[in-house]
Amino acid sequence: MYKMKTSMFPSGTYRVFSSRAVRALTKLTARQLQYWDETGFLRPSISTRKGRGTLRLYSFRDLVALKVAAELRGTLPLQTLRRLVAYFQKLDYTSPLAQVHFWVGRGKVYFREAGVTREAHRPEQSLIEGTVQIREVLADLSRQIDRLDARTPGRIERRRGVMSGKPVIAGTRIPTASIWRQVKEGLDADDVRKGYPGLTRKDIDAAVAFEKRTRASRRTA
DNA sequence: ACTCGAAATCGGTACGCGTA
DNA sequence: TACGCGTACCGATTTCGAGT
Repeated sequence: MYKMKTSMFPSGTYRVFSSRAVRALTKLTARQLQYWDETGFLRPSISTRKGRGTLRLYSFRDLVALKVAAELRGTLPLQTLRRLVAYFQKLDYTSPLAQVHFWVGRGKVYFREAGVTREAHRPEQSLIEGTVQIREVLADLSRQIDRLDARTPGRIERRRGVMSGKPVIAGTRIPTASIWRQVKEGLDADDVRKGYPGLTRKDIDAAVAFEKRTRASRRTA
């Protein structure tokens, strides 16, 4: 999972999801994501494939749409979902599955817009049984993402794309080597934490222990 | 201890074939 | 049509050895 800097959002960052993260969060398969992209059903809006080895990057809205599609896909054929998406796109919804709360009754599609329930005129033959609660999907996804993000204090990890893959405190971009350097210069754990308020005592100890271990094994090797 | 470059590895996509 | 599966391929990252 990536965070991208952008000036478009007040918070300064927004989330970008690799296909790996999307798979973890939606339970869709890699082949499904590829097929849905190929056929234009649900495409990654941040970055599409540009040859082998490049990443598909999905926005949060893409993720919500995929999650909704994955849930609907359990009971509906893809063709029906395609028709539904195409129908709402005609109404200028760029990502209907992530934007529209819709349901069907007596052959008519209803949807909610700005808090007002409206009837979609001439809803082709889209027949959706049941409803999709976008708000619940959003809450559910947020919980899952929080769980993925949750830091376990005292854990060291290497992550692709983070500090050139060097060992860092899990969930951060703080290299264990930086902690080690400061401790070697005579700072104690509390001093180090002043520089990194987010870290716990356990993080500092783990980083120091990790560096001691790797440096010792490098010497003996 | 540090730097550099080559090789190995990893995580991902592309593609073709098979199938329900 | 809507994938699953196996294999080839790609680009980024990691590892490792040699040189300084």
